Amino acid sequence: MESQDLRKAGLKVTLPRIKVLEILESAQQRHMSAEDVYKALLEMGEEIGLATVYRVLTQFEGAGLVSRLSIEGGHAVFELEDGSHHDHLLCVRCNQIEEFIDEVIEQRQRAIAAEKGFQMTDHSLYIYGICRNCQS
Amino acid sequence: MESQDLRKAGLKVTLPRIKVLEILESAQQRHMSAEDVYKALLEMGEEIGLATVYRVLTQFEGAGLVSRLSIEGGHAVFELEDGSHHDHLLCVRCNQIEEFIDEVIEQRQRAIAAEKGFQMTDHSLYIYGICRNCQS
DNA sequence: AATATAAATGAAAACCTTTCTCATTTACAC
DNA sequence: GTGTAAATGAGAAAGGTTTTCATTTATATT
Ligand SMILES: [Mn+2]
Ligand SMILES: [Mn+2]
Ligand SMILES: [Zn+2]
Ligand SMILES: [Zn+2]
Repeated sequence: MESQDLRKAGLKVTLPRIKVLEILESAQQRHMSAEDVYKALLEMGEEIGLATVYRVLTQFEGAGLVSRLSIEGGHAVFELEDGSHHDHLLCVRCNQIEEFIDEVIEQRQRAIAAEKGFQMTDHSLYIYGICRNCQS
Repeated sequence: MESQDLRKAGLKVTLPRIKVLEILESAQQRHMSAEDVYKALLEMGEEIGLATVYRVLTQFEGAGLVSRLSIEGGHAVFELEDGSHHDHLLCVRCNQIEEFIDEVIEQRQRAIAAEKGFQMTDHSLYIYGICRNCQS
């Protein structure tokens, strides 16, 4: 039940928050922009403002319910947080997004930050390319 | 001579292009936003419009003279292209940028793209953190 | 050196995603 | 049920970047 997730996250249980969570949980695409979520809500018959969608997604991010990807050039993309850190491959033709985890890379990043005297707070890695389907 | 670089890149030799190239070559900071370049031009006494700075930087990118970093949340940053690919560490406090190259990461990225059937066209890796100076 | 012409420029408007403002509505503790 | 703080919707605003369009400039040609 979404209400429980919201309460657990310290957020008041409101219709926009329930519906946005529903969308994220049931959507065919795991990675969605605020606009995507907004459109899905409209199709669902829910008249929730885009500003509210942004607000809710940002709150969800703060509460650890979703994470935000900052993709090159474009808009932000959100996905349900499942606790497992991973990075992304993006198809530049069809915008499909795939996920991967690579411990070697994770470890090298930590080593590089340490080497340079940086206290690492975050990192972002995107591999851009043409997915199998889109290779003519 | 900047004129030669421009001609070689197939660009007409104009004052804005020469001056922007001069700025990039002589600036104390290797990574500059369009706004940074614009301000440097003003200090130099050159009244070149911000729109032109953006246009010129984008053309330079197309010509392979500069590369563009798309940093999280903020504005784009440009740097002279020197042929050597590298990635970046960014201080979230002072915005200082450091560079690094890691062949292990590069190779893992290629392997992951291959594994997923992606024809890799590009990749971007940013490590965010607090630099040595900024650690209280 | 003067001319023609396509390209480049400056200023301002437009763009696009995201955030903010503020009046109104809602959730929830009492 | 009531009261109050929090959340919402609509639209304005923000901020970086791009576009538009009239004017200027670089360069090929005479
Ligand atoms: Mn993901
Ligand atoms: Mn660099
Ligand atoms: Zn594809
Ligand atoms: Zn710093």
